[in-house]
Amino acid sequence: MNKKREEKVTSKIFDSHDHGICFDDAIEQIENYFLKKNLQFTPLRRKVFEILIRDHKPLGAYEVLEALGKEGFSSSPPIAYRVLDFLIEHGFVHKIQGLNAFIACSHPNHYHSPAFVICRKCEKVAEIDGKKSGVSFATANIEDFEVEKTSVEMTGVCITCSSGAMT
Amino acid sequence: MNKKREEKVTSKIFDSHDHGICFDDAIEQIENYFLKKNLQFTPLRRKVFEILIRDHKPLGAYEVLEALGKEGFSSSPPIAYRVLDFLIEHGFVHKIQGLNAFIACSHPNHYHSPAFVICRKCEKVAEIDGKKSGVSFATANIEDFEVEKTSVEMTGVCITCSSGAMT
DNA sequence: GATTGAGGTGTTATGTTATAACATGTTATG
DNA sequence: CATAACATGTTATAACATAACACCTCAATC
Repeated sequence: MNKKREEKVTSKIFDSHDHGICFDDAIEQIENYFLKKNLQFTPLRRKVFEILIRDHKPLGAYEVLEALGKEGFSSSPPIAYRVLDFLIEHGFVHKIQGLNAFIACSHPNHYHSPAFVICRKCEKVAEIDGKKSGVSFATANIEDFEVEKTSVEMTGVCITCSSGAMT
Repeated sequence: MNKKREEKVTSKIFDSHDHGICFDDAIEQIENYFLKKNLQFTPLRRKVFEILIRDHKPLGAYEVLEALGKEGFSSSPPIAYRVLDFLIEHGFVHKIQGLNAFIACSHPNHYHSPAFVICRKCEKVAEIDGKKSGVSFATANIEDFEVEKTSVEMTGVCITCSSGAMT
């Protein structure tokens, strides 16, 4: 299925990137958004977002919680779930249903239909734009239903894991 | 549960159907499959499948379990999860991630990429063929990943719920 | 400057979903 | 019969999530 490349544009989804820039950008974007919307970017909210984006991989609520605990915040479950829900509501975090885990959004700042590609070996997750990849077609020929939210998750093996000798 | 309805365009996914026929067909198909594959269609497996298909709506594992208990089977969690996993493996049951629930497959007997349409008001769930509705496109321009499994779920409101006065 | 109300955080307790580990039963076959 | 493979049963616990309530801050209003 792979090997050839050239033609397609955004086809390599697991490309590495400069995460330092990614991190800084993301923080800046969320700050601006909160400012614009008159929302409080409290230390707790900032910390939760940082925890998620610094690793840039999905974390379970209890992992977030543990990290919070280590950094001086309360670590009782509702704390994490509340903040995560809040960040999800505003589009800065997504929930990966198949993993019961949460991940910082890779394309904030614009409405989109995210789709997730999950490597079951290295557990890396890439977020792709559902619209660009055709996922939103799914709604095209449904007449008797109004879609409000879609969840698209693809599980498999990334090229790094499949090209190595690993099984 | 539902009233009689006349219209039937393929794009209307929540159309009612003759569930008696649907039920019998499904049982026959699963029987044939098990026979062909030399698998045991045990009373427990049959019962779990019946429980799911007779209502034709998603049930939580513990709901299945409760039904099992009422019909003389053991009702400890592993029982339900094991049988559900088994039926999922063979394509007769799907898990709806967004509901932590399980539903009998509406299109068994052929490989397919299911997509689910979930009404958040009446909780009805329709299974559509992902390939037909364009969902499989999602994989088209990914080169560095091999997709093994996809999960597509759309949540919203069905026409019955949105046309009625209900909120 | 007290009162009030909204929003945010903290705590306890509990509910819900899922699995690990091990025991027993059943069946086909050498 | 022995045994191996599969199926079911049981206990205990892990992992994920929410309800209900307490308190604190801060800004708006009286």
